[in-house]
Amino acid sequence: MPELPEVETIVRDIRPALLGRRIDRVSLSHDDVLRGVSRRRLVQGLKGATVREVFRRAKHAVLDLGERRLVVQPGMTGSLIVHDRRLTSDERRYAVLRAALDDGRELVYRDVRRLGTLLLLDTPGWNRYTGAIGPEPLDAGFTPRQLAAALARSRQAVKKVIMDQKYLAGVGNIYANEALFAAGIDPSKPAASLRSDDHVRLHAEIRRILLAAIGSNGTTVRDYRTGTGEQGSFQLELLVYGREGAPCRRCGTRLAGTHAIDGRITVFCHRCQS
DNA sequence: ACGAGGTCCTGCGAGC
DNA sequence: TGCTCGCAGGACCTCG
Repeated sequence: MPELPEVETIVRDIRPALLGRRIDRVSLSHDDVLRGVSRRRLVQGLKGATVREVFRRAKHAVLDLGERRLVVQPGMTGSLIVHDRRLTSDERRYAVLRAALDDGRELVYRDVRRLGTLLLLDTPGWNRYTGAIGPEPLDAGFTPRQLAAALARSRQAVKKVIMDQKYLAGVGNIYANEALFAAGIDPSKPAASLRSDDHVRLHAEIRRILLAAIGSNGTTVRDYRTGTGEQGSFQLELLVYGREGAPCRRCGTRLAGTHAIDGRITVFCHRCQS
C-alpha cells in the first residue's frame, strides 16, 4: 500500500486535473470506507464543492474543498486516479468513490480490500487529525535532532517507532526496511538505544530513500498505481524488502526475514545491520 | 504506557 | 484441476 512516496506521486499526478474543478456528481459503492461521516453527509459535502488545493499529509491525500477537507487514506490497496475517458469494466470494478468533475473527467477512488478510509473534516476536525500525526520527514524543518527526540522516548524496536505515524509521518513497512538497511541499523534495536551518529545516518537515509522513491513514482508490489494509472518503478531498486533469503547486495550474506516486529515482515542483513 | 494480538476486507500464490 | 491456507504496502482497537 501506498506509503509517502506513492501518495506524493498520486497527489502530483492528480493535482493539475483537480485544481479549480467542481464536483458535479458523486457515487459511493460501500459505506464501510467512511469514518466519522455518514454516506449522506459525504455526498452532500462533495457535491457542488470546488477543489481549492490538493496535497499530501503522511500517507494520505487531501482535497481542500474550502469549508471542508476530504482525506483519502488509501490503506493497503487504495488508488486515486483521474480518468479522462469512460472507465473500463476493470476500472469500474472495486471503484468505491466516483466523483464526476465539471470538465467531464472523473476522480475515482478504487480499493480492492477496502481497508482504506475516507474522512470529511471541518477545520477543528482537520486540526485534530493533522495534530495527531508526527513531522513530515521531507520538510526542511525535520532534523536528526527531531528524529532523535522521537526515538529517545521509546524502548520499542526502532522499526516500529519510525513506522508509527504519531512519531514520524509517511514511513511504512517497505521504506522502514530499506532505510534501516541503508543506515546499517538492526530493525529490532530498541529505539532509545540509538546513538547520535545512528540518528544522523537514519535521518539521512529515510530522506534519501523517500526522495529516490518519489523520483521513481513509487513502489508497485501489486496494487499501487500512480494518479494516472501507471505502475511505479522503485520496486526495481529495493535492496531488502521482498528479498528474504536472497544474498545481501552489499556483503552477500543471506538476508533474514522475521515477523517479530509488529507482525509485519522485516527483512535485514545480520552482518550489515547492528 | 507498552506489547501482543485481533479486526476491518479481498485476492493471490503456494502447497496438497 | 481445485481446494484450503497464509499472507499482503495501513490504521485502529482491546486486553493484560
